[in-house]
Amino acid sequence: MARKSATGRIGIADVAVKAGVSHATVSRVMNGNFTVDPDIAARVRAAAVELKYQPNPVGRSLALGKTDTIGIVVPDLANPTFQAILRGLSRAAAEDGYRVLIADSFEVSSEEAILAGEARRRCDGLVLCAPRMSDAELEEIAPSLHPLVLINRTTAAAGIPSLVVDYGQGVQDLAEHLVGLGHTRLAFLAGPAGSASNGLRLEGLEAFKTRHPQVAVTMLDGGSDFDTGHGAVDSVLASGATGILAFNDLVAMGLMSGLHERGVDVPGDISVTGFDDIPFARYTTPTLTTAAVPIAELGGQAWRELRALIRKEDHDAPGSRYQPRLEIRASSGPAKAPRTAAHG
Amino acid sequence: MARKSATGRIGIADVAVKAGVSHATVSRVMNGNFTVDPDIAARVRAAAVELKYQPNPVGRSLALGKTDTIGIVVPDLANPTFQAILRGLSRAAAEDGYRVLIADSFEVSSEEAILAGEARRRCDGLVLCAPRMSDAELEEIAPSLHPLVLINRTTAAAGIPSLVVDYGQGVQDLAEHLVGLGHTRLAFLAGPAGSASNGLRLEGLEAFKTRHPQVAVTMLDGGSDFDTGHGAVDSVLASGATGILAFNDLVAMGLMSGLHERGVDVPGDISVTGFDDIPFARYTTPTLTTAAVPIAELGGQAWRELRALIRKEDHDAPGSRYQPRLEIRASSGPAKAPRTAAHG
DNA sequence: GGCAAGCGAGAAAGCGTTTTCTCAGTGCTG
DNA sequence: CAGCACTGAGAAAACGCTTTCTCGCTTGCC
Repeated sequence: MARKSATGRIGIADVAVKAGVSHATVSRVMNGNFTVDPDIAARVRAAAVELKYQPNPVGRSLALGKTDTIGIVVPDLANPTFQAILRGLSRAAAEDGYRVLIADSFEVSSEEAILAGEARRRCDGLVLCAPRMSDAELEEIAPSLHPLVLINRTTAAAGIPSLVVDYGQGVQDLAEHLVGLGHTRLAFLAGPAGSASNGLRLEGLEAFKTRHPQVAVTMLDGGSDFDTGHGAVDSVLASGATGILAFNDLVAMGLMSGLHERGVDVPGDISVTGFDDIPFARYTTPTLTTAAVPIAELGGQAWRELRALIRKEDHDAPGSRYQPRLEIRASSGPAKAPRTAAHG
Repeated sequence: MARKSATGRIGIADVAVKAGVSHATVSRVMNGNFTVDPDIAARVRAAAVELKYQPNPVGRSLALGKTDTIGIVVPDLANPTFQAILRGLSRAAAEDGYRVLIADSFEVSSEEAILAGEARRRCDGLVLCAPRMSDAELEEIAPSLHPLVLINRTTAAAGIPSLVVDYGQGVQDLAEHLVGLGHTRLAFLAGPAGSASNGLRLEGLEAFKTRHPQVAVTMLDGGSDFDTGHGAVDSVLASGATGILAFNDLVAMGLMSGLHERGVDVPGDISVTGFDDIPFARYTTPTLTTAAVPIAELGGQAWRELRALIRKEDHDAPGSRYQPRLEIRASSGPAKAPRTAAHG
């Protein structure tokens, strides 16, 4: 009786029949339109409650041209950074009644554009974290993705806010910190080649090198996870550096773990710094010196930018630049006297 | 010209006009229906490419009665366990062309039912992690959420697969491990009161206590995060226990950090165990003895169960029970001789 | 008392697809 | 050569909702 629609679910028509009115009236009541007679409205509401009617969001989306959903594309859901962005975004969006659809590209950059397009079409807007996508491709697809907010990327395409963390500044701050502790041989354990944020770090290090020509900075290949750091122990030791700038906290933790296994003391023999200040960074042994990025806040800001775009507030798509804050903990310490001196 | 629909986006109608056919034919071509003349099909495809036509998923969903999207409700997106489930689920679902909509209840259990309902209506199925929801409420709403898969909960409602980790067994294994090392005074740093998985652990401990009446097991109030563990140092020390079973790895890490600050040696003075084997557990100092839960696999299995339900394969909604695997690392060691003995 | 204004609710037209139904046209067969 | 089966494409209905349009009824004023 109640279930007459083809899908087997209660529809607006069922409520209309039960209340003895047209579906138009039911719709009006459900949407708080006050041009409905209070008696009828009450009858409709009673019928809706009795039938446990819940409007079908798909029909609603089609009629309204909006889904109350936003999408986010991340390269790796296992990465704490993206988890935190997702969390901040989800929380902020939820407060405004929006839901979040996730698309994990699993580091397959060729998938990113397709995923982004698909996600965008299902949603009212998109947050894109695509560190590996080429600038050209990004610029090409960006307009079709509008409303769009970029994380840690910028593009020449117009009207696209970018939220970028100033990794260049952060890595310089960390390097200065190490130099201030007397280190003269540094090594940078790089992130994935082609990653935008790795590029920013490299630029920062170039600036640092011109400012401190006397400091040797070795570049080591790396990645973005534990295992990268753990596997880099040999090359780190071979470099002879006493201060190691790891790509991020994960790499730093992996490295510290590896150094610990080799009996290398941190920070006695070698100082290690991370990047991001993930929650775990303050619980490692020794606690990790790092550059703190207000990452959950970044997720929240991404939502606010996106919301402005969705609401078509003229807002000039300013975007924001986040300055990392140096977080000095126990993994960095004074440089050890050079080995030769210790020898004698 | 191309953009004539009200939304400003290219629709099937635009392609139809461009190709000089009806929308029905365009739809047929786009869906690979072979009853279309190859010449016309080619013309349609050319038009679609030229206009960059992409079908509107909302219209498609309405017509097909499916969204190719599933939802997941989690109590706390900041918890590595749920992150891992989400990741496993997302990856498995993506392989079958499904997307994941997330709903974070932020530990507000009164929201869980509403969130679950909303998410469900937008999706083809739902994975529900709602450890705090009452059995009664769960049983009441479960039928309306079908297809539904439960994580770490069971319900009397029919046809609902449950994926549960055997926390009771896991905690017993850990306790046995500590007893085997000579510990006779244990303490359990409990999780959130009312949490289903905490209940399972408590049941396991009861079983353990009846089997080992000579072992003292102190119950301490707790929570599920770092700060809980860190803040529990006093009560842990006051308990006089030498073997601490933390609710999960996060709590264990917080506790170890707090003990370290107090100069208490782990495992020399006190042994600490966690639960879950989150990726960080093998990088703490000392590395953490824990019970490993194949959590990402659980996400994948959740998808397979849900898929079977969506496809209406008769599958008897078996669900699965996951046995944690004891992961002995460095945070647990032989019990110290009683303090009195050391005194003399 | 008759007419205009106003209000409230039903009818119907979308929203963008898919899919069934229908029918024109072609090519066989008898 | 006529009729029939069959193929292939357009017309139209359906999915479930919102919203405009329209119209009947009531009310108020002259």
